Amino acid sequence: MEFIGTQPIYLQIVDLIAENILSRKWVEGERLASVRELAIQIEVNPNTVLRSFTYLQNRNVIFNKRGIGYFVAESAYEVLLNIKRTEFIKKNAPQFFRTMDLLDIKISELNRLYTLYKKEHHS
Amino acid sequence: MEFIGTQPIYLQIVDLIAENILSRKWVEGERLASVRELAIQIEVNPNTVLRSFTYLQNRNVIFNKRGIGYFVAESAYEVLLNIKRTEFIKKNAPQFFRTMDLLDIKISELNRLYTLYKKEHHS
Amino acid sequence: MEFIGTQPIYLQIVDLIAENILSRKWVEGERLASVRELAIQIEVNPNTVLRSFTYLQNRNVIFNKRGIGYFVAESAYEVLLNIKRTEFIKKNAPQFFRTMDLLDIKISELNRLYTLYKKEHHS
Amino acid sequence: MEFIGTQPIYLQIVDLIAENILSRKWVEGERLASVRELAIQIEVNPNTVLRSFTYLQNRNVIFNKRGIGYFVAESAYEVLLNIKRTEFIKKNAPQFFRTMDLLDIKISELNRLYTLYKKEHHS
DNA sequence: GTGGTCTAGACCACC
DNA sequence: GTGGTCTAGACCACA
Repeated sequence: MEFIGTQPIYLQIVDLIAENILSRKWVEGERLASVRELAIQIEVNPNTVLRSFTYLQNRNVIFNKRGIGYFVAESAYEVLLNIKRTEFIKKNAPQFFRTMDLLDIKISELNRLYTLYKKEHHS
Repeated sequence: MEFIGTQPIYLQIVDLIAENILSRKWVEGERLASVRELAIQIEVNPNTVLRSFTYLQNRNVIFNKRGIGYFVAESAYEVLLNIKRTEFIKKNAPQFFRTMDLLDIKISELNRLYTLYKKEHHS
Repeated sequence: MEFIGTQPIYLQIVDLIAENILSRKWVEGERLASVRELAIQIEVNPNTVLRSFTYLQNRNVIFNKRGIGYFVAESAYEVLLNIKRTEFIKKNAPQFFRTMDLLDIKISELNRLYTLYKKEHHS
Repeated sequence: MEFIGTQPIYLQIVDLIAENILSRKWVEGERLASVRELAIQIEVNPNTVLRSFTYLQNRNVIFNKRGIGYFVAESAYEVLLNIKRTEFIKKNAPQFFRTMDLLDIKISELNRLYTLYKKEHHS
């Protein structure tokens, strides 16, 4: 596992988990790898993993059964989708459009870029 | 002036200046507000402003006349446009598309959002 | 059965049992549910239940007949009442009063809350 | 500074800060001691203090100015009072009354205890 | 076995 | 100077 960029590792782990839930790879009630397991697997300190888990627990995405482990929370998917969609519409998209305007990139050009992107990732 | 989020304040100031140049509000040779003035105006430590100016100077977007102030550099607009466009195509757009996929937002929905955005900002 | 908060589950079970004895629901010599039964009933690891039983046995509230089960001890009621009353006067009440002061809740308001409580639980 | 009991040190620090705000000793906008300062003062590890600060920041009781320090948030008092009062009325008081009933302690006795408490703390 | 707390110390970005 | 991240490692309570 590679962690790059300026974003803190523990937030990159958070994103990793969020993506697995959003893509339905992990479902409600499913148990996450234990703190130690995941730490070894992705080669970071257990404290860092724990920090990610705590972060997600505070946001009701996962929860903890004492002495057993962490689990995907009941409506984790809905909660995450809700958070991220709102963020997308209210923040990401407008900011993206603003940049487009500033760089004089037309919506037609964006559609072309999107088609290219989909070809490369054929999904 | 409010500075929020995880992005360093000095980079937020850099963006602010870049936008003014990209939108042609500030043109070649124009003098920027002094470090002190700007610092007071946006309620930030002068060192932070200076850091932004230095950052932009290193990238040939602005230049300094000793004892007088900072000025928009000769081809600031072209330089910025080049940097930002490359960044947009290589980084911003693909990442944006990736988020769209994850949140199951179709390109048609994005086009709709864009139309809305343009209406609100009729520009 | 739901176990929440920061208090250890085994202590929450201890409280559960204590309440049954203090409210005279369970009397001297009465047999408790077996470790396994209780564990299944309240959805908890048998070890956890055992820990609660051991805890209460050490305090002479229950005792064990080997191969048969756990039973409410002879003066369990008196013992518990004694422990809990002391705890109440020395610890619970002062701490409670302290919180009242901090939140600027007057004794008159507390009396009103108490009256309400009694109405709801008419006992 | 002494930290006792089973409650984590970082939560005891949280309580300490909350009490200072609730008792109006610290007011809106006031700067808290720096992480390092407080750590030395109360003889714990800076990481532990930071954890308390982060905890309170997540709950909008304090906020951070980068490179400067932590400050009491705008409506910290109201937020805290609200949280704690609700907790008192919904949780603490009913549970307290329940214990009273279980121990057969009358409201008159409680009032007597309260008078005693106030005499000792003449406030 | 599980997670949770705490310490010590290093290193970094930022103001 | 400020906080933030990360590591290593100890120790503990709990299931």
